[in-house]
Amino acid sequence: MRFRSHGRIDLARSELTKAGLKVTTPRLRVLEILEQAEPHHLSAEDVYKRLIGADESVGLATVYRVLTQFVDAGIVERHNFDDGRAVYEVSKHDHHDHMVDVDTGRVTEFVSDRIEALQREIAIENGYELVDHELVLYVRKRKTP
Amino acid sequence: MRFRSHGRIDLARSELTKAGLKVTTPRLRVLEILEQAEPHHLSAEDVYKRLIGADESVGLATVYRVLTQFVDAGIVERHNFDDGRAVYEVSKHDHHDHMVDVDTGRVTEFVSDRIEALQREIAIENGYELVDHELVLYVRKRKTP
DNA sequence: TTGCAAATGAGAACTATTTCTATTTAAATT
DNA sequence: AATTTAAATAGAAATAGTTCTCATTTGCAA
Repeated sequence: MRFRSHGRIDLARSELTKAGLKVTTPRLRVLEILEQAEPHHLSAEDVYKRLIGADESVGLATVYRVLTQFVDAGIVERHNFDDGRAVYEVSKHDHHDHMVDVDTGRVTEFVSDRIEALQREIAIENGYELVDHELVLYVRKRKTP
Repeated sequence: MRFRSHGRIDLARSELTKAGLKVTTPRLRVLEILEQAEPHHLSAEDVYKRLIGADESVGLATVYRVLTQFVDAGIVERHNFDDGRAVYEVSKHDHHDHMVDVDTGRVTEFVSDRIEALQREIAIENGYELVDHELVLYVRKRKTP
Protein backbone atom coordinates (compact mmCIF):
# COMPACT_ATOMS: atom_id res chain seq x y z
CA MET A 1 0.00 0.00 0.00
CA ARG A 2 1.93 3.00 -1.22
CA PHE A 3 1.24 6.62 -0.41
CA ARG A 4 0.59 5.79 3.21
CA SER A 5 0.91 8.83 5.41
CA HIS A 6 3.63 9.03 8.01
CA GLY A 7 2.07 11.95 9.85
CA ARG A 8 4.50 12.72 12.59
CA ILE A 9 7.63 12.27 10.54
CA ASP A 10 6.29 14.17 7.54
CA LEU A 11 5.38 16.95 9.92
CA ALA A 12 8.89 17.08 11.31
CA ARG A 13 10.30 17.07 7.78
CA SER A 14 8.17 19.97 6.71
CA GLU A 15 9.01 21.92 9.84
CA LEU A 16 12.69 21.57 9.01
CA THR A 17 12.21 22.52 5.40
CA LYS A 18 10.06 25.48 6.33
CA ALA A 19 12.84 26.65 8.64
CA GLY A 20 15.34 26.42 5.78
CA LEU A 21 17.17 23.54 7.41
CA LYS A 22 18.31 20.58 5.38
CA VAL A 23 16.48 17.42 6.44
CA THR A 24 19.03 15.19 8.13
CA THR A 25 18.75 12.19 10.38
CA PRO A 26 20.08 13.93 13.50
CA ARG A 27 17.68 16.84 13.04
CA LEU A 28 14.71 14.55 12.58
CA ARG A 29 15.64 12.47 15.59
CA VAL A 30 16.17 15.42 17.89
CA LEU A 31 12.96 17.06 16.79
CA GLU A 32 10.97 13.86 17.25
CA ILE A 33 12.39 13.40 20.72
CA LEU A 34 11.46 16.92 21.73
CA GLU A 35 7.98 16.58 20.29
CA GLN A 36 7.27 13.36 22.14
CA ALA A 37 9.07 14.42 25.30
CA GLU A 38 7.36 13.97 28.61
CA PRO A 39 7.93 16.22 30.45
CA HIS A 40 8.26 18.79 27.71
CA HIS A 41 11.55 20.10 29.04
CA LEU A 42 14.77 18.34 28.20
CA SER A 43 18.34 19.44 28.65
CA ALA A 44 20.79 18.86 25.82
CA GLU A 45 22.18 16.00 27.84
CA ASP A 46 18.69 14.51 28.25
CA VAL A 47 18.16 14.58 24.51
CA TYR A 48 21.53 12.97 23.96
CA LYS A 49 20.82 10.20 26.46
CA ARG A 50 17.52 9.38 24.80
CA LEU A 51 19.23 9.15 21.45
CA ILE A 52 21.82 6.77 22.83
CA GLY A 53 19.09 4.80 24.54
CA ALA A 54 17.34 4.43 21.19
CA ASP A 55 20.57 3.18 19.63
CA GLU A 56 20.86 6.25 17.47
CA SER A 57 24.42 7.38 17.03
CA VAL A 58 24.32 11.15 17.18
CA GLY A 59 27.19 13.13 18.65
CA LEU A 60 26.64 15.36 21.64
CA ALA A 61 28.12 18.30 19.76
CA THR A 62 25.51 17.75 17.07
CA VAL A 63 22.75 17.77 19.64
CA TYR A 64 23.89 21.17 20.87
CA ARG A 65 24.33 22.48 17.34
CA VAL A 66 20.92 21.28 16.23
CA LEU A 67 19.18 22.60 19.33
CA THR A 68 20.72 26.02 18.80
CA GLN A 69 19.61 26.00 15.17
CA PHE A 70 16.11 25.08 16.24
CA VAL A 71 16.06 27.94 18.73
CA ASP A 72 17.31 30.36 16.07
CA ALA A 73 14.64 29.07 13.70
CA GLY A 74 11.96 29.54 16.34
CA ILE A 75 11.00 25.85 16.38
CA VAL A 76 12.28 25.40 19.89
CA GLU A 77 12.54 27.55 23.02
CA ARG A 78 15.30 27.58 25.53
CA HIS A 79 14.73 28.32 29.20
CA ASN A 80 17.28 28.96 31.91
CA PHE A 81 16.19 28.22 35.43
CA ASP A 82 17.84 29.91 38.38
CA ASP A 83 19.74 26.83 39.41
CA GLY A 84 21.69 26.97 36.16
CA ARG A 85 19.91 24.26 34.19
CA ALA A 86 19.05 25.13 30.61
CA VAL A 87 16.22 23.20 29.01
CA TYR A 88 14.69 23.04 25.57
CA GLU A 89 11.13 22.46 24.44
CA VAL A 90 9.24 22.79 21.18
CA SER A 91 7.52 26.14 20.79
CA LYS A 92 3.82 25.68 21.16
CA HIS A 93 1.45 28.40 20.16
CA ASP A 94 -0.06 28.37 23.60
CA HIS A 95 2.69 30.07 25.48
CA HIS A 96 3.01 28.88 29.03
CA ASP A 97 5.03 29.65 32.13
CA HIS A 98 6.71 27.41 34.64
CA MET A 99 6.30 26.52 38.26
CA VAL A 100 9.21 24.82 39.98
CA ASP A 101 8.68 22.89 43.19
CA VAL A 102 11.70 23.92 45.23
CA ASP A 103 11.62 20.73 47.28
CA THR A 104 11.31 18.17 44.52
CA GLY A 105 12.55 20.09 41.49
CA ARG A 106 9.42 19.07 39.60
CA VAL A 107 8.41 21.52 36.89
CA THR A 108 4.81 22.13 35.91
CA GLU A 109 3.42 24.41 33.26
CA PHE A 110 0.64 26.91 33.56
CA VAL A 111 -1.00 29.67 31.61
CA SER A 112 -2.62 32.79 32.95
CA ASP A 113 -4.25 35.16 30.56
CA ARG A 114 -4.46 37.71 33.32
CA ILE A 115 -0.71 37.67 33.84
CA GLU A 116 -0.07 37.79 30.11
CA ALA A 117 -2.31 40.81 29.80
CA LEU A 118 -0.71 42.57 32.75
CA GLN A 119 2.74 42.06 31.30
CA ARG A 120 1.68 43.65 28.05
CA GLU A 121 0.24 46.58 29.97
CA ILE A 122 3.38 47.08 32.00
CA ALA A 123 5.56 47.09 28.92
CA ILE A 124 3.35 49.71 27.30
CA GLU A 125 3.31 51.87 30.43
CA ASN A 126 7.08 51.98 30.07
CA GLY A 127 7.08 52.86 26.40
CA TYR A 128 7.84 49.37 25.17
CA GLU A 129 6.08 46.60 23.39
CA LEU A 130 6.32 43.08 24.75
CA VAL A 131 8.43 40.78 22.60
CA ASP A 132 8.59 37.81 24.90
CA HIS A 133 8.73 36.94 28.55
CA GLU A 134 9.90 34.38 30.99
CA LEU A 135 8.11 33.72 34.23
CA VAL A 136 9.08 31.09 36.76
CA LEU A 137 7.33 30.63 40.06
CA TYR A 138 9.31 28.85 42.74
CA VAL A 139 6.80 27.14 44.96
CA ARG A 140 6.30 24.68 47.79
CA LYS A 141 3.41 22.28 48.48
CA ARG A 142 1.08 23.71 51.05
CA LYS A 143 0.94 21.84 54.33
CA THR A 144 -2.49 23.13 55.23
CA PRO A 145 -4.68 23.06 52.13
CA MET B 1 38.45 61.82 66.70
CA ARG B 2 37.49 58.37 67.90
CA PHE B 3 34.08 56.76 67.87
CA ARG B 4 33.27 58.17 64.47
CA SER B 5 30.54 56.19 62.74
CA HIS B 6 31.36 54.15 59.64
CA GLY B 7 27.76 53.67 58.59
CA ARG B 8 28.06 51.65 55.44
CA ILE B 9 30.75 49.34 56.69
CA ASP B 10 29.09 48.76 60.04
CA LEU B 11 25.94 47.89 58.19
CA ALA B 12 27.75 45.36 56.05
CA ARG B 13 29.37 43.91 59.16
CA SER B 14 26.07 43.45 60.91
CA GLU B 15 24.50 41.91 57.83
CA LEU B 16 27.23 39.30 57.78
CA THR B 17 26.97 38.61 61.48
CA LYS B 18 23.19 38.36 61.27
CA ALA B 19 23.61 35.80 58.51
CA GLY B 20 25.93 33.76 60.69
CA LEU B 21 28.92 34.48 58.50
CA LYS B 22 32.25 35.35 60.01
CA VAL B 23 33.27 38.89 59.13
CA THR B 24 36.20 38.67 56.76
CA THR B 25 37.81 41.12 54.38
CA PRO B 26 36.72 39.35 51.18
CA ARG B 27 33.13 39.16 52.39
CA LEU B 28 33.06 42.83 53.33
CA ARG B 29 34.60 43.87 50.01
CA VAL B 30 32.24 41.79 47.89
CA LEU B 31 29.22 42.98 49.81
CA GLU B 32 30.27 46.62 49.54
CA ILE B 33 30.80 46.29 45.83
CA LEU B 34 27.37 44.77 45.34
CA GLU B 35 25.72 47.42 47.49
CA GLN B 36 27.30 50.27 45.59
CA ALA B 37 26.98 48.61 42.20
CA GLU B 38 25.51 50.58 39.33
CA PRO B 39 23.79 48.91 37.58
CA HIS B 40 22.65 46.62 40.37
CA HIS B 41 23.47 43.47 38.45
CA LEU B 42 27.01 42.14 38.41
CA SER B 43 28.36 38.82 37.27
CA ALA B 44 30.95 37.05 39.40
CA GLU B 45 33.55 38.15 36.90
CA ASP B 46 32.38 41.78 37.19
CA VAL B 47 32.77 41.67 40.95
CA TYR B 48 36.22 40.15 40.59
CA LYS B 49 37.33 42.81 38.11
CA ARG B 50 36.20 45.60 40.40
CA LEU B 51 38.15 44.09 43.25
CA ILE B 52 41.28 43.86 41.15
CA GLY B 53 40.69 47.41 39.94
CA ALA B 54 40.56 48.54 43.56
CA ASP B 55 43.84 46.77 44.26
CA GLU B 56 42.17 44.29 46.53
CA SER B 57 43.64 40.87 46.27
CA VAL B 58 40.73 38.48 46.43
CA GLY B 59 40.76 35.21 44.54
CA LEU B 60 38.14 34.49 41.91
CA ALA B 61 37.28 31.24 43.67
CA THR B 62 36.59 33.23 46.80
CA VAL B 63 34.30 35.57 44.91
CA TYR B 64 32.23 32.63 43.72
CA ARG B 65 32.27 31.05 47.15
CA VAL B 66 31.22 34.23 48.89
CA LEU B 67 28.50 35.02 46.37
CA THR B 68 27.03 31.57 46.82
CA GLN B 69 27.09 31.96 50.59
CA PHE B 70 25.32 35.30 50.26
CA VAL B 71 22.66 33.74 48.08
CA ASP B 72 22.19 30.91 50.57
CA ALA B 73 21.97 33.44 53.36
CA GLY B 74 19.37 35.45 51.45
CA ILE B 75 21.52 38.59 51.34
CA VAL B 76 21.94 38.35 47.60
CA GLU B 77 19.85 37.11 44.70
CA ARG B 78 21.04 35.35 41.62
CA HIS B 79 19.30 35.73 38.26
CA ASN B 80 19.81 33.80 35.06
CA PHE B 81 18.78 35.54 31.90
CA ASP B 82 17.93 33.54 28.81
CA ASP B 83 21.19 34.37 27.08
CA GLY B 84 23.05 32.45 29.75
CA ARG B 85 24.41 35.31 31.83
CA ALA B 86 24.10 34.84 35.58
CA VAL B 87 24.11 37.99 37.67
CA TYR B 88 24.00 38.80 41.36
CA GLU B 89 22.43 41.69 43.22
CA VAL B 90 21.68 42.49 46.85
CA SER B 91 18.19 41.50 47.92
CA LYS B 92 16.11 44.58 48.50
CA HIS B 93 12.92 44.33 50.40
CA ASP B 94 11.06 45.77 47.47
CA HIS B 95 11.26 42.79 45.21
CA HIS B 96 11.41 43.79 41.60
CA ASP B 97 11.36 42.16 38.20
CA HIS B 98 13.35 42.83 35.08
CA MET B 99 12.72 44.21 31.65
CA VAL B 100 15.36 43.54 29.02
CA ASP B 101 15.47 45.66 25.88
CA VAL B 102 16.17 43.04 23.22
CA ASP B 103 17.81 45.57 20.92
CA THR B 104 20.17 47.27 23.35
CA GLY B 105 20.47 44.66 26.11
CA ARG B 106 19.66 47.35 28.68
CA VAL B 107 18.02 46.01 31.83
CA THR B 108 15.51 48.02 33.82
CA GLU B 109 13.71 47.08 36.98
CA PHE B 110 10.05 47.36 37.75
CA VAL B 111 7.56 46.35 40.38
CA SER B 112 3.93 45.44 39.92
CA ASP B 113 1.85 44.65 42.93
CA ARG B 114 -0.85 43.33 40.64
CA ILE B 115 1.48 40.77 39.12
CA GLU B 116 2.86 39.80 42.52
CA ALA B 117 -0.66 39.24 43.79
CA LEU B 118 -1.65 37.21 40.74
CA GLN B 119 1.35 34.98 41.12
CA ARG B 120 0.46 34.22 44.68
CA GLU B 121 -3.09 33.41 43.58
CA ILE B 122 -1.94 31.07 40.87
CA ALA B 123 0.34 29.18 43.21
CA ILE B 124 -2.50 28.71 45.65
CA GLU B 125 -4.91 27.58 42.94
CA ASN B 126 -2.42 24.81 42.26
CA GLY B 127 -2.02 23.78 45.87
CA TYR B 128 1.27 25.55 46.43
CA GLU B 129 2.55 28.55 48.29
CA LEU B 130 4.81 30.99 46.50
CA VAL B 131 8.39 30.89 47.69
CA ASP B 132 9.95 33.12 45.08
CA HIS B 133 9.61 34.04 41.46
CA GLU B 134 11.53 35.28 38.51
CA LEU B 135 9.94 37.40 35.81
CA VAL B 136 11.76 38.85 32.86
CA LEU B 137 10.00 40.79 30.14
CA TYR B 138 11.82 40.96 26.83
CA VAL B 139 10.75 44.20 25.22
CA ARG B 140 11.40 46.61 22.36
CA LYS B 141 10.98 50.40 22.23
CA ARG B 142 7.72 51.31 20.56
CA LYS B 143 8.05 53.04 17.21
CA THR B 144 4.65 54.68 17.44
CA PRO B 145 4.03 55.86 20.98
C1' DT C 1 48.41 36.47 72.76
C1' DT C 2 47.61 32.11 71.83
C1' DG C 3 45.10 28.30 69.67
C1' DC C 4 42.09 26.51 66.55
C1' DA C 5 38.25 26.14 63.59
C1' DA C 6 36.94 28.56 59.69
C1' DA C 7 38.20 31.08 55.56
C1' DT C 8 41.24 32.11 51.78
C1' DG C 9 44.36 31.92 47.46
C1' DA C 10 46.07 29.56 43.69
C1' DG C 11 45.72 26.31 40.67
C1' DA C 12 43.77 21.85 39.34
C1' DA C 13 39.55 19.73 38.23
C1' DC C 14 35.07 19.65 36.50
C1' DT C 15 30.89 20.68 33.74
C1' DA C 16 28.56 22.54 30.04
C1' DT C 17 29.06 24.16 25.64
C1' DT C 18 31.52 25.47 21.35
C1' DT C 19 34.95 24.97 17.82
C1' DC C 20 37.86 22.40 14.53
C1' DT C 21 38.48 19.35 10.83
C1' DA C 22 38.43 15.17 8.29
C1' DT C 23 34.68 12.42 6.72
C1' DT C 24 29.94 11.64 5.47
C1' DT C 25 25.50 12.89 3.60
C1' DA C 26 21.42 15.32 1.37
C1' DA C 27 19.73 16.70 -2.55
C1' DA C 28 20.52 19.03 -7.00
C1' DT C 29 22.13 17.68 -11.52
C1' DT C 30 22.89 14.69 -15.19
C1' DA D 1 20.57 5.68 -10.84
C1' DA D 2 25.21 7.73 -10.65
C1' DT D 3 27.78 12.13 -10.03
C1' DT D 4 28.73 16.29 -7.81
C1' DT D 5 29.11 19.64 -4.27
C1' DA D 6 27.94 22.36 -0.54
C1' DA D 7 26.28 21.51 3.89
C1' DA D 8 26.20 18.61 7.97
C1' DT D 9 28.18 15.30 11.14
C1' DA D 10 31.28 12.73 14.66
C1' DG D 11 34.65 12.97 17.68
C1' DA D 12 38.39 15.19 19.61
C1' DA D 13 40.15 19.25 21.32
C1' DA D 14 39.36 23.83 23.01
C1' DT D 15 36.96 27.20 25.85
C1' DA D 16 34.24 29.41 29.55
C1' DG D 17 32.30 29.39 33.80
C1' DT D 18 32.29 27.44 38.17
C1' DT D 19 33.70 24.35 41.94
C1' DC D 20 37.09 21.68 44.46
C1' DT D 21 41.56 20.71 46.94
C1' DC D 22 44.72 21.71 50.16
C1' DA D 23 48.49 24.30 52.14
C1' DT D 24 48.50 28.73 54.37
C1' DT D 25 46.30 32.59 56.68
C1' DT D 26 42.90 34.85 59.57
C1' DG D 27 39.05 35.99 62.82
C1' DC D 28 37.84 35.69 67.20
C1' DA D 29 37.06 33.15 71.62
C1' DA D 30 39.48 31.85 75.76
